[in-house]
Amino acid sequence: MADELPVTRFESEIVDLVKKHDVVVIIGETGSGKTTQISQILHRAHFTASGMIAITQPRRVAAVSVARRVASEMNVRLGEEVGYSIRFEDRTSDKTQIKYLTDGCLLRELLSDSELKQYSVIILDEAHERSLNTDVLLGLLKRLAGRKCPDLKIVITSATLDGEKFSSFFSGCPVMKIPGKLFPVEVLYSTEQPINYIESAVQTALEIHTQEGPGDILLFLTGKDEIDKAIKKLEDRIRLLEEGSCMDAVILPLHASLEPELQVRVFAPSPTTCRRIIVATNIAETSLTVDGVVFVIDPGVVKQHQYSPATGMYSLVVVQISRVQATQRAGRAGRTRPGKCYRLYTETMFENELAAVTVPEIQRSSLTSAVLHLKSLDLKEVNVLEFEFLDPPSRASLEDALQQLFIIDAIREDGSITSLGKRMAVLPLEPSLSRALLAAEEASCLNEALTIAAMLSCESLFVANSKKSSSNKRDLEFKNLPDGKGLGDHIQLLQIYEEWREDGFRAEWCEQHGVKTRSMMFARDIRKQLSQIIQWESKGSSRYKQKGPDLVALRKSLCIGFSNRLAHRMQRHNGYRTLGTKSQLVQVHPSACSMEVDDDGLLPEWVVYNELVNTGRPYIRNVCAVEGSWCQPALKKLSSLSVNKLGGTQSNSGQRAKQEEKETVQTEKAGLEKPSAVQKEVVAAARRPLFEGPKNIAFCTKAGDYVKDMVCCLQGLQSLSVE
DNA sequence: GAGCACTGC
Repeated sequence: MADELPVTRFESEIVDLVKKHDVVVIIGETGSGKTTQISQILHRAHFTASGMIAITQPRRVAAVSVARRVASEMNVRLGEEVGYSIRFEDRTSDKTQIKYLTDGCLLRELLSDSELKQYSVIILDEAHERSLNTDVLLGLLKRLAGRKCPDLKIVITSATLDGEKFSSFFSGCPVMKIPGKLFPVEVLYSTEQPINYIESAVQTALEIHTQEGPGDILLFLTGKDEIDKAIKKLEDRIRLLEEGSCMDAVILPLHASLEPELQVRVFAPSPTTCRRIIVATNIAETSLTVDGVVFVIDPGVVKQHQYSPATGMYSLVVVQISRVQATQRAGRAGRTRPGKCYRLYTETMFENELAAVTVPEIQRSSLTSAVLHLKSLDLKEVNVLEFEFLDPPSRASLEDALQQLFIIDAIREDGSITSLGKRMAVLPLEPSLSRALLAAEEASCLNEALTIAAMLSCESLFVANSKKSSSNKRDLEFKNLPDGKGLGDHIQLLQIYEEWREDGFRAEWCEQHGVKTRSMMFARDIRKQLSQIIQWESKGSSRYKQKGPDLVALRKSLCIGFSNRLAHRMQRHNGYRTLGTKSQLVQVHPSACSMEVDDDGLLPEWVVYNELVNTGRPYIRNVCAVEGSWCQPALKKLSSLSVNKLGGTQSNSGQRAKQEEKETVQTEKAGLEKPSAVQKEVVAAARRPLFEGPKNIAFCTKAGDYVKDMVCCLQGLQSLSVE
């Protein structure tokens, strides 16, 4: 079977190239067999004599399934000659020669073995996906290649024709191209830009269903909401079709937040008697492959997470896909036989308006973790601001990361890493959370803080209610859950975990309480891993309280991680350009001080709320973001004050923003150039004299876009007034 | 009444 793969025809060429060069780029289209074969080819050429071959994958499932396949092709037991290593699971042994691992795992290994001495070859697979981890690895491997580690060979594999870019990054290394095994896909463009792409997509699906021959349909949308909406439309209209006029249809949703049992339905063999219409998010673009798809409908949009170093916040925005993504989507129609791809945009738009490639993740993310990682590697002669990235992030983004790290005591003013920073880098957590753990260790409440950190690391704890009518039922379920004693979300998370633990970690407990079993199990694994790491690091000297948790100490510890970040924001908004010390912050902002050192150990959101209640006006100056359950009362209180014209009630403005987003989704870009209706109102309100003294407002997150809008606007105002 | 793409340590 392996002989049929295109890559095997190039065996001797690949071996020659890798022997002659330190770095080789291999471009292999889908179906070329590069992921399973290149490791075996290099193994046969005895590269494993001097060390293991590592192949990185962006995803866990891929690392596991590919390792399994290679082991069976080589007729060895998994975990012996061929193994894999992912978080929570290391299936390698002394015998292992070929090791598949996630890119994040290899990055972790670099922390303890900075020259990767145990490997002879590193293969960075799927480099075109440009995950944050892959990009950091690319930069680090460039430093290792050649001079520093003369025996280490590096192979970069990618699916797009972006070989020249990789090659010039690695000082002109050779590029080899291997053909793929995709069937031709006919691409059809819209003649005009649809006003509503969901409606247009549903129409197209119906036309295919009633007019085309057999073959499943894959429709890309941006999120769960849209998917549910489209499915309802499709179901309604297919029901209206005349009985027997066409084949039956099964409509299936596919997105990451779907219960695994429902996700599996998409991978069951396609029934011959009816057509499947799969309505999916981007998950079907790379992560999951659905067999049997012959028709792809591509509205050309995707929901993207992007970080703004100016506001220090992430937003989810709907953006146009790139031409690379469009090609990838089309390719999904040609895996089993020739297919068709319907693009719901014009050819002119494809040529002229779509970006050639997707903005790499490294330019859309907070770099705090990545920079801390680089700092902890102790690379001499390296200034992070000048670190060589394939696509360098903006200077603002790097400076933001450095400032955040300084604020949480991870680096000094000269940029060197502190001993605290070194310990934080080893923890697989967002640095501010690592900082909170170390503070908790100091305050003898590590046990509880570990639980909170683990609970914060798993997404969507609560079971989603599918129907609106069940919301009452959901409320009942929530009544059985701890409420955090009015001390905030973090304490509530701790209490939930504690109750589950006391109950013996049972799945039934989760089901009874409306909590996702999978998330709780995940939290348990993370907690175990964190506690192992932090105790190795502190050489087993961590202290535990024998009695119940000291909640005040615990919340204070969390503040050291989180509220410093808050103070940092305020500092920046007050126009401090240089890195300040904490005593300066105290002068800038009394609340920043009280948040950090207050004996009550109050959480920031509580501080905000308290100030509102006690003083009747926000004492907090300038913009800041507050996380937690107190944001709702705080927001209400604030809107009952003089700020009540801030775009009406929260839900109204939210709806308005949504509506506007719908209308302008194809063209509107995020940012300040085109303020939304909400933004305009906020700007107007902020211009009205509210309080004496500097014009300033404190705000709370968890109210989503609304607050982001405000922060963006006030940012804009601030810079105006500076001029 | 939040949460809302996808990964990963």
